[in-house]
Amino acid sequence: MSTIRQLADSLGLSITTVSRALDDYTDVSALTRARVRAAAEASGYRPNAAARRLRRGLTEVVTMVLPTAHGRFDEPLYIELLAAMGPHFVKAGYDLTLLTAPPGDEEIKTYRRIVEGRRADGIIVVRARRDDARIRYLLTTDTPFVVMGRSDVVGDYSLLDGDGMKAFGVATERLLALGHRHIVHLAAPSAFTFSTLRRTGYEAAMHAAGLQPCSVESAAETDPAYAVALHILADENRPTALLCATDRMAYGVLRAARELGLRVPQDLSVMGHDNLPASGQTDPALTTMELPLADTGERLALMLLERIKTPDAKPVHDIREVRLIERGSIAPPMTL
Amino acid sequence: MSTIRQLADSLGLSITTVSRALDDYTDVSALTRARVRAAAEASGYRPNAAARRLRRGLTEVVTMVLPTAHGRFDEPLYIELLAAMGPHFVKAGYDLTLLTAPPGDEEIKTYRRIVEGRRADGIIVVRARRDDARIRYLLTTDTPFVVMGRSDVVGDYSLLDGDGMKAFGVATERLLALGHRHIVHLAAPSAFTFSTLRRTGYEAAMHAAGLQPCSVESAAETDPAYAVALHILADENRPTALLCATDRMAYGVLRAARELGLRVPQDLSVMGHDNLPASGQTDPALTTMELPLADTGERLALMLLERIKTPDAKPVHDIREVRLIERGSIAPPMTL
DNA sequence: CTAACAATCCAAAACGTTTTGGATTTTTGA
DNA sequence: TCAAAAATCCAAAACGTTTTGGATTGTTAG
Repeated sequence: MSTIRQLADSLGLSITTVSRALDDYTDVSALTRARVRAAAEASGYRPNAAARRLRRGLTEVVTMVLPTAHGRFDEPLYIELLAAMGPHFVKAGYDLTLLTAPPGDEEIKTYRRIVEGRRADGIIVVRARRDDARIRYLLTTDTPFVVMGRSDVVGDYSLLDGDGMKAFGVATERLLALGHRHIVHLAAPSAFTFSTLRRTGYEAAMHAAGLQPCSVESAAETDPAYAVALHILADENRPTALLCATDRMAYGVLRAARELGLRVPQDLSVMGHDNLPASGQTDPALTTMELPLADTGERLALMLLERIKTPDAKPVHDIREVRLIERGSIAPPMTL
Repeated sequence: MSTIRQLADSLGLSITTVSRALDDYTDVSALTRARVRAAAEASGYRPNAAARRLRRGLTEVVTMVLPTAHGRFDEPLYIELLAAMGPHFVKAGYDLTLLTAPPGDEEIKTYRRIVEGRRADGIIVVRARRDDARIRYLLTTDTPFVVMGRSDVVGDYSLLDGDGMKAFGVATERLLALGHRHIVHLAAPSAFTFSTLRRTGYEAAMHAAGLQPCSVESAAETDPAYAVALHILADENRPTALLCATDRMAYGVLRAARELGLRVPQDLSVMGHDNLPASGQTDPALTTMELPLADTGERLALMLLERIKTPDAKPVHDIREVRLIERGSIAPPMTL
């Protein structure tokens, strides 16, 4: 509740001097600075955030908008991401405000409110889409932002994403090394950028091995993947390994295999991507790939802060290595 | 970038009138109000948040601090909670700022910063602890807050929690109804309030059935629970059902059972609590209990808004029903 | 016709900072 | 010793709103 004026009065100083003492200006004597510091500490003085923001013309706020479809947001990963970003924003003196908006009109309105109302110094866009209206809008403004994931929208902006193409190449090679020859890729809808990249990685590796790639598309959820997997696995000439674009899809495959009496990994190797918390608990535990979230959050936060500090610097594209997490769901194919 | 002054000038009105027109005061004519509205809309005018907050003396911000141990926060549930609260805060004109702090000194400092710097109109405290320094501190201030979970700290504050006692009573009865007689409860450390409540519910139900309850304590994580479960299940006279305080502990039990060659649910029934995303993917899928998060988030948000609006109203204690989610991990005990 | 009242508008103060542009005192250099 | 320079301080302006306390005009009642 204390103001800088009360503090100044109690010290017999002007508010100018108190302000400058607390802000490490050189035109206040060491003695005075010490006195002010001590008094501020003792009285628990904190500058009123609204006042300083108004005067300084900045918000000390960064914003992230959760794209919540029908009020839900079933993405356990993001809480870790937020937790990892938190300390960096705190250290830099920024508050992170978290908003929610369903994709669509409402979403863009939310972004407009942030930008036009000057409610944030920077924005984090997550779950990039191929044709992303958020990115298109932000490019027309001068609000600094960073994107997690890749989009087809062209323009100068910083982004961070896992190297899905390389990861799926490596994953395919791993399966090949185990002796698999008939490997099918269960792909996510090509509307997602990540889907195309992962698929490309898989197909390139197959070609390099002189094998014919085979990608089957399905919605990126457990149930649709389950249905598609039932089909694939019921076939006479079924594959010995199924490389899934996401863990959720892999869960569907595991269920389908169980139902058809196929043993994993003896009869079928399964791999996913994301390393969801659930993937350590499936039976057998799922082999998967992971973009380490702690690092990612940290990097994303630093990228945004950098963007805010020097908006004219060249945006960076950080494509990060994805880690292969090998668990029990893959093995050499049984020789029949 | 537009200010109210520019808008006023462009209309040939005073800023007073513009401000009051936009705020539905009665002392501005309908015609003027319409003109102002239209011009504001057209120019995309948004009041500067910092200025209005300074003048009004409120922040239009509510805060939640994630208790992150060693920089991580492995609690997938909270993202859903946040997603559920979001729309209600947006509707009421509040921004939600999300901070992180490791439990301990740093945590209390963070709360002081919020309170003393007047950085939020209200606070959400999650993961209440039995002796909770955050609650003790907040009670000494006049900052409105609501607590998720229960604590031993006494005082007038609003809280929301699942009725763990009742839920574990019901769960125990369900196992009894299936025919189990030798049911062991794997309890979380008694430092957590929820642990004591769940244990009480279990023990009461056992007593009511004329059976001797048996609770074994373990850290509320997978690995410790695994170790304890190995012990319990290796015993000659092992239980036919293990009721776990949390899903994570149940995962440990499932692993231990698998390793000992015990089939679930034929040889051992297992139950957990939380309904983590992973619990639908275990084999067999875990029977568990859930505090519906969408409802909870909504309720929590409304409780806080209420608390902000009328701080003198009597605080409410909302103990919510927990839903039993029956999956494949429980069955009648095999008659040996 | 006038006093009272209603309707509509506005100038200026206030919110609590930071920053500008000196003012005053002390020290230094020649 | 005196002018210049350095050190230290401060009054006042500014940030963009909202709100207070009228001022002005038009309308109504007697």
